[in-house]
Amino acid sequence: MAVLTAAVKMFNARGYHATSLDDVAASLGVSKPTIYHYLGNKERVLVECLTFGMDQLLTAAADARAGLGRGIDRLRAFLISYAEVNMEDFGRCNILTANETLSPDARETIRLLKRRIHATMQELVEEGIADGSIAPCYAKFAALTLASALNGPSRWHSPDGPQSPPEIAVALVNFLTAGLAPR
Amino acid sequence: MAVLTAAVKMFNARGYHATSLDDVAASLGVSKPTIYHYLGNKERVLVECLTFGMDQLLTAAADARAGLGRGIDRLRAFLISYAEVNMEDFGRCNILTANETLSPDARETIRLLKRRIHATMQELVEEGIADGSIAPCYAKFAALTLASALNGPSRWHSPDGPQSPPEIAVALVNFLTAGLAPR
DNA sequence: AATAATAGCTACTGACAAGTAGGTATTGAG
DNA sequence: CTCAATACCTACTTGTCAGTAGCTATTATT
Repeated sequence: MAVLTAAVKMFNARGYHATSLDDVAASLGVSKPTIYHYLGNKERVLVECLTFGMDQLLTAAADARAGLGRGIDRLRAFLISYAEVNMEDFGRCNILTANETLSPDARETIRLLKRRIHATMQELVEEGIADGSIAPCYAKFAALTLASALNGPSRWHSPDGPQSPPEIAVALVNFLTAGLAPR
Repeated sequence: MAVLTAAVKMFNARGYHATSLDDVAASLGVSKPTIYHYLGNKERVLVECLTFGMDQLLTAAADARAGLGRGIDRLRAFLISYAEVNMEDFGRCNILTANETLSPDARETIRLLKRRIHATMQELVEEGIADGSIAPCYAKFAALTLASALNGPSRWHSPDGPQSPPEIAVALVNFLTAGLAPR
């Protein structure tokens, strides 16, 4: 839906609260009631954007789970997709939207989706530890830390910068794989 | 100032936009004009909270720069302090406040402070690479990634959880030092 | 041609919260 | 005792949106 792509760009650029649906409507050359006609209320617009982004991550998670290779390889594939999605509009929206923005209901819906992503990441870490391709560690913290690290580019990456999203994603994942200490 | 500690808690819990100064005033048993008397406007309240948090980080940065030891040791000390500050009220506020929240002026002020923190982190990485205590890497990305990873707990850590902030900070920094790959 | 559904509009209402006007009580200095 | 500064109040005004009422075109169906 065109409304969503217009809305998500404005939410990301100016923030949800600073974006009125009048603005979104105007950028599409329609009027606000038209948006209400399709989507009912403002939060719904945001929730659609968020779930669209989460769906991209869930697809990447399913691909990684279904893939072949050692745990570290499947995890890396997922982490790279995760970072890439988070540099696109709908993925960024998930990172930039603070959860107090949402009503309790919507917050819970999104929280469950995020939990599924996190669970996949944690499982992949555990599988890697089990097959020896990942160093033993507390998988829950590891997954949380990896996700946080890969959320960063949503905030600082600019699409006109010198490095492309895939380059950045690979560089970050390499860094996280190797760690700071020399070998 | 008591206003700031009350305000920062509400900003963190409910978000800046969802917190009215009437609410903050009521929680202190005073009236809204009292806050205006001292701080002029709502954004000023937020900016004071943010700069207070940044000052804690700048102090930690100065300590780390002045410290002894190899690059990795000074960096680790800074990262641990950084993570700890970000689990406290004023530090969290810096992480939770999206920058479109601020007016262009205030945004620039805060951006410069953040840049100083980031520059210190990057310098410490470079010094570690130079003295061989840190594996060669692109220091800018490394610093960005470390900071993002250590911003995570601001979002998920709960003060009544089983692990204390220092424990979490050390665990995350250990993980980032070692990386995923086995040695 | 008549009906109904779809998609869109203009012009409102209502709530909420930022910020202000203009006052009062208390304290300290001369 | 007076003046002025400080700290605080109640009661506004004002702007901005979210959301709604109720109208009008434009298809699609029978």
